[in-house]
Amino acid sequence: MIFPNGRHAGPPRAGEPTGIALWRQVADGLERAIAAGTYGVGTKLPGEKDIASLFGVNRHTVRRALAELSERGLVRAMRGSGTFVEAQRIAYPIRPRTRFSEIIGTSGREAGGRLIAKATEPAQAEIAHRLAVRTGSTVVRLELLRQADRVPVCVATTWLSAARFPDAARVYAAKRSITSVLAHFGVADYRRASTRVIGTLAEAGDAMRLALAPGSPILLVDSVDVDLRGQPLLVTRARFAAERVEFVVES
Amino acid sequence: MIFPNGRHAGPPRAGEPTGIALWRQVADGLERAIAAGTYGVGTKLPGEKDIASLFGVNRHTVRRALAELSERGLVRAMRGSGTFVEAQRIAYPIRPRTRFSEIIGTSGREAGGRLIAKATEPAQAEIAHRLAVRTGSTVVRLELLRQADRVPVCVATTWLSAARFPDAARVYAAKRSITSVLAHFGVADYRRASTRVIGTLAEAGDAMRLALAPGSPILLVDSVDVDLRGQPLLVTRARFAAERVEFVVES
DNA sequence: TTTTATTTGTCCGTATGTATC
DNA sequence: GGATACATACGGACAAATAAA
Repeated sequence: MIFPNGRHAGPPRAGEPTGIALWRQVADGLERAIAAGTYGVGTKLPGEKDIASLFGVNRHTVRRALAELSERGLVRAMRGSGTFVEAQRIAYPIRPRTRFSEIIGTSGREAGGRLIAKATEPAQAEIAHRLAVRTGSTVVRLELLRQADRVPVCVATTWLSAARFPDAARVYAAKRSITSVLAHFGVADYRRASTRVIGTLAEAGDAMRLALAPGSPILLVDSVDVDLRGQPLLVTRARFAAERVEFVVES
Repeated sequence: MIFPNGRHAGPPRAGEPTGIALWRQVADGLERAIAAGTYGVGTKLPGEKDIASLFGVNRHTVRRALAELSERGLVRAMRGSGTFVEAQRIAYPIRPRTRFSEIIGTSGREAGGRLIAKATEPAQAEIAHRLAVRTGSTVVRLELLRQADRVPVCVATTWLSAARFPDAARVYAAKRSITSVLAHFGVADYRRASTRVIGTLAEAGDAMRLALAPGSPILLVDSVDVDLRGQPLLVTRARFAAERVEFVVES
């Protein structure tokens, strides 16, 4: 049956038959609109039926398009509430020179950090092994909350040898940068030796500090930084809010 | 006050005062037992009160130890049921030579794969850009379910240029390996150019295919593989079951 | 289907040693 | 020294989920 406007109920138009699936065209259109700033971060997209009439397609087509964008993390649909534009993830390159402040800074954001705990303790077997010190020897543990533009990005637990870096906690409190702490103890440069990434769900404490809903996914990153002779300096276990970062490895 | 057994309510013993927290000693003990195979993968640990009497400590101390192991992913506690030993994550190195079958094989597992969908379609803008072809030009899309020891590890969507690799789907169905498909078209070798990892929650379809509970975290990996001259060959979007892999980057 | 026992999760409390200000 | 906060350790009680009878 032909409708008054000349269209029939069957397959769609969307301008011309380009050979590209309609829902893809809708998804691309929405993506461009988001990229162009028509819909800002955190704002609500128009309702599905509004988008449908905007593009002249069926609501199911819009749903398929939104599902695509949702899977790619661009938007998040909340039942009964609407579909919202997600914040863009911070691109976090993993390479020999991996410094939180530098990475956040080059992404055009302001890096921040807060020391939420510090301790001097005997090294547990696994930490000691990765730090290349004897099990039970004294290490300094720093618990940091790191932020980009005041938004918490990760909670990181860092261990250093207390013999090589005595008072590291106090120095960090003053300098507010791991790199500065190492420099203070005469380490001019260092590099990332290994990085291990696993995905899991946030613990209650981390979720709270990262301002995440319970059950939110996190990226748990275990890393070892070494000096230029290959001697381990730092062992870190960081919990990143998964929705706020993307790790990038270039070969 | 001193109890009949000579202990008082205050600080602990656990053999001797080693200076290491009791709960840590319990955690280490359990970890060693798991590593030694006393408790195999998937089996249930003794109940908390049993472990407590085994180590001669309070149940709360055991709970603190189990929380540590749980946070590290070694065990998973299920209320009303017990605490179970988790399967070790497959170490998945990300480097220039990144081949699924090779990685699974060297981990001592048997790699498997199943083609769950194939299509020939015009390239979407983003895919085209990464594949260095014109938007709208024809590409082959392969949807693969990849397994290690019959356990699903990831669902991967791979795009190839249809001009360069015509009939890629049919060839894959016969060879059952991406590397073989490329070899069939004269590509002797290729390497991983870039890898992007984000963490999110599984979509319903992926969760089902990966045999994951709804709401399980996944690692979404976007990658580009290029030939030795740097020409893009494959663009892949893979969804890994987060609980089954750990990505490793060595510098 | 209902009941019962088991097991983990979450509170309450008490007490002690240590680090910090 | 004193005051305070915190981590550790223990004891008990009950809730909630699960599994078996």
